[in-house]
Amino acid sequence: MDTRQRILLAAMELFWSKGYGSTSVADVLARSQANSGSLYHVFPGKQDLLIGVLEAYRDGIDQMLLAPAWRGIDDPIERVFALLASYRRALLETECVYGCPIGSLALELHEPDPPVRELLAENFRRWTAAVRGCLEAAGPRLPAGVDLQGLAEFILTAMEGGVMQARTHRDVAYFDRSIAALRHHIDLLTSEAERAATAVV
Amino acid sequence: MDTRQRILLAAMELFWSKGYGSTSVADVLARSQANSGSLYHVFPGKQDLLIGVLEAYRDGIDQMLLAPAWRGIDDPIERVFALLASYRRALLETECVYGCPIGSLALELHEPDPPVRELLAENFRRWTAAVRGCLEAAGPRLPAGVDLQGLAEFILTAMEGGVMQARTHRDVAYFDRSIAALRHHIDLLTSEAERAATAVV
DNA sequence: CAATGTCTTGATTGATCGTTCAATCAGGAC
DNA sequence: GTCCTGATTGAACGATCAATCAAGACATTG
Repeated sequence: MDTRQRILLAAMELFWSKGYGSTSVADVLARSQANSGSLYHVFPGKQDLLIGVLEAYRDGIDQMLLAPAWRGIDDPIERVFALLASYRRALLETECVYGCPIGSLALELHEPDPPVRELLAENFRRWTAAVRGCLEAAGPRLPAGVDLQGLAEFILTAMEGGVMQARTHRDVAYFDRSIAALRHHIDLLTSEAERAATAVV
Repeated sequence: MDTRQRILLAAMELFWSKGYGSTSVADVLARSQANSGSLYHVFPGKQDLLIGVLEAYRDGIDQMLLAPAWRGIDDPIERVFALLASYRRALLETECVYGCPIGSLALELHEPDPPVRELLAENFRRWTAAVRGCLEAAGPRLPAGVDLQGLAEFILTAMEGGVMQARTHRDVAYFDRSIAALRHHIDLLTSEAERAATAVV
């Protein structure tokens, strides 16, 4: 593994666990076993490190996030909840201190430079696009006329809000209740579509 | 206004707009027109400033947040959405850079000291307790057997997730769609309760 | 072998961070 | 008039921050 990769990986882990502002360049150097000169040879500055991390998340969403979450799951709606379950796993494995790295950075950085903000937005866009793909694949199981883009964003909302409360209370039950409410909502939608279908036939 | 209040107010504004880590004690001193000695005479350290701010939010939720949002609104369910509308107002007035101060701090501080974390949790608890009060006041308009606590937490989830996305995209439409989806969910619940009521009668 | 460009080293820089503290001041108690 | 208390002042401290740079190691060429 080359130096750039080592540094990037260390930065991903540290930004995830401590946030951007609380991670010093010295922290990244220590974890990646690099020297400051090497780091600044590859990344012009600390912010470029953040940009590299956000690009890595953006480019790795399929392989790193979706593929493992969807392994063995074909039903499109269950894929949505399988994706949410992977966040639950991260919460469990870290005793509710790690959440969604993008969400944490999005709220930590209040006035980020345009390239950073755009990358945060792009990460959210790709996430909701993947979920929206599931919703479209569900086809007639959802009522016609439902705003699928809005629903996909609402699923992101449910995840981020649930993660936030679970982390704050250090209790995964808050996440679970948020997802349960979302499940209830989607159940109401699917049974509405079902009623509409049988009424026509 | 005494020195402590001036410093506390300055810290509230700065923590809201820049976050905790990015706000230096020097920033607070400049905005509150105080000297460092005065600040450290009243607050033992920077973290005690944060604790003071979180206590102020906790103690001011009724007067500062709920009372203005609910002025002239009696319907308990509309009170929920009036509360959410007050967050929309804050987004609009700041071009989507300011969100929920508690939510931002909750995600910025990854491993806060226990008293800080407990105050963040307490703020969330009081918020959801107020919303839950509305839901209980709605009485039979919601189906029997609905988890009112879970629903109140889900409303916080919808607000925080919507604020997060609106801030990231710098577009209040993301907040609006999140609230629209929540409204849809609650509409489904109320009409379900209605159907159940007429079926019995 | 020599030359050239790329990458690495780690001490060092100046700025900024949170915090300290001796000195000063106003106002009441005795 | 003397003493005490609590609030205020602002210069100064050591630590840490992101970033720099001259020097050397290394690899790739002609």
